[in-house]
Amino acid sequence: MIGKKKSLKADIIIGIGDLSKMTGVSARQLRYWEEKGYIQAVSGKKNATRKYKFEMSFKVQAIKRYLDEGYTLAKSVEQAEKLRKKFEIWKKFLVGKVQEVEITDTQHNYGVIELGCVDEEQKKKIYGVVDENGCHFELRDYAEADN
DNA sequence: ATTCTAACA
DNA sequence: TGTTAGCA
Repeated sequence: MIGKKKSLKADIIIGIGDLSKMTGVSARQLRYWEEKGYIQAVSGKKNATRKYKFEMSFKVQAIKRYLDEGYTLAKSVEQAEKLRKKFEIWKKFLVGKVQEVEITDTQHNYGVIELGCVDEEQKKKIYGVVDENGCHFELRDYAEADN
């Protein structure tokens, strides 16, 4: 195990003041949320100044979003966690199944997403098409060397 | 200057 | 939850 660089994310560390400013959640709330176990600071020494991973700001923002929609704090945390899990599933699907994305219109961000074979025998692939009409699926024949 | 805990008009 | 006070 020499090169164990699983992630290329820089581990940015921020203080409670910065986290508060960038999320709009008060420091009082952040401390309370941590006390309740909803968020966590890195290496939680009991009496040191709190340090948070930058990624925590996304969770805080998500919780605040649901809070602003009228959910209770507990429910907001629940929803934020559910959102995170759904995103993980989306990520797995995208990384696992999307083979290529062809840009068809730079001006309007239209394109075609190659989602792979539906049937190996019939040489058909399914595509996700984004165009002026919105988006839809298409089943197309494909050549062995199409590029 | 900033963050900490604890407590409360 | 905000907002203090008194510390580090």
